[in-house]
Amino acid sequence: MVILLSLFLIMPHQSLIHSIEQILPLTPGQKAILKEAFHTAEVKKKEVLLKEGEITKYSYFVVEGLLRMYATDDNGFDHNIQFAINGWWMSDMLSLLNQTPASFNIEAIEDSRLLTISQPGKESLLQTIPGLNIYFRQLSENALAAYQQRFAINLSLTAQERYGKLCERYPLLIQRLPQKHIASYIGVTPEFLSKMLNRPFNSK
Amino acid sequence: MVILLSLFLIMPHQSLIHSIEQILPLTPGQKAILKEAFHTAEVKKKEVLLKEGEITKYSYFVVEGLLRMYATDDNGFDHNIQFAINGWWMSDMLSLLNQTPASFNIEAIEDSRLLTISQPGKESLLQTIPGLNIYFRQLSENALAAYQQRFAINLSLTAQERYGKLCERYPLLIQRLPQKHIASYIGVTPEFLSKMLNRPFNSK
DNA sequence: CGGTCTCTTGACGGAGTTCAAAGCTAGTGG
DNA sequence: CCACTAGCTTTGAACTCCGTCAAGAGACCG
Repeated sequence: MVILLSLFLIMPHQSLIHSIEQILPLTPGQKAILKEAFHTAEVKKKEVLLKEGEITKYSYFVVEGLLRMYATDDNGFDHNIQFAINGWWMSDMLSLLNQTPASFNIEAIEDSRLLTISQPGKESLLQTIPGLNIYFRQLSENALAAYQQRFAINLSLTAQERYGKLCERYPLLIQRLPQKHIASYIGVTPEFLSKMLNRPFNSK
Repeated sequence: MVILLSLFLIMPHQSLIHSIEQILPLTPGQKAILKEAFHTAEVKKKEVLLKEGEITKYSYFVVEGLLRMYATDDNGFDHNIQFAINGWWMSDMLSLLNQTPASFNIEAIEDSRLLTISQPGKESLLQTIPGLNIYFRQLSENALAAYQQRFAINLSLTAQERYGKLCERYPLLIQRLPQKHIASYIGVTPEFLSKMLNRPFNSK
């Protein structure tokens, strides 16, 4: 794992190729095409990749680091929709697919190393390597499964239980997130999360 | 539209083929394969298609009617995750993909006419007609976009505003749903939704 | 009709919010 | 390496949205 990670630092595309090869084999020629289709990007902490209202140009694949996507409400408060760490994809799907103004912002929580591809770039890539439809299909299906589960959790459970589930499912992620971002993700205020975690007889 | 619907009543597969052909053309041979791969099913109101704990066998495509998928909490209360009307797909994705026990129930709200396909059936269909990967990829991507939007709504807005958004987006669906199912979908109790809708100076 | 399911209405309670202030931590520049 | 600032976390008190429980009124079947 450590060897793999250090390899990605030198050749970031390896991270993506590794992710794809979990699902379908790639020929050397296809790998070369992939390396051309994706551009690398390095972003600093707090750097903004997408602003609400812009048309989404790129899909982002996280090689290393941590991103968040969030909506801003009428009172100026953030609501985290999703996080993305190593090996995860991130995009405002509605804006990307329909080329409409984004309803979300995407921001780096840590210094991050990314691969980016434009929507036209992705479409022509899918024509060149049709097998990638399988990869992206499975990617979306898995994401869909996760969203369904998260909806069930958000509708059924209390804030305390939602926090517990999040710790269970993504223990490593929790450690890297400031508390206020966890609060926003599970749908409570930072103040309430703080009280919740510090209250006596806290079962979790 | 009326002509199309009555056609589907006689030949339910046409509904699915119509849905697929929005995205990619099909040869007569491929249409024949599709007709064999999917089985028709008719279910009565209140009939249960999937019970929590079972391994999901089928994906469902709604030709006509109305389904709901819901989770049941520890206190025995339902929480609607999703509805599906004509032309929509429905499945517990996690259970389907991993062949693990379902966390959701699927039930018909109205008498419905469905097409069903098993997971192995779907996989072999995708091998026979690889172009269908494009259809299912786009299907999942669109569903993902909708889930992201819904999460933003649920995290940012009050019950009143969530109800408003739902009416805006799916006005036809609202009319066919009992109020208690709308309440469960937007994450409030039926009692509260009733009070909300009947309170004076109600802007919506 | 008669029973079951759905919607309504009210009083009360509690989970989570708001606002404000103070302590703490971490990054930043001199 | 220390001082300063800005942002994060904590804590408290008042408040609100929404849930719970309970009882009654419709509405929809058989």
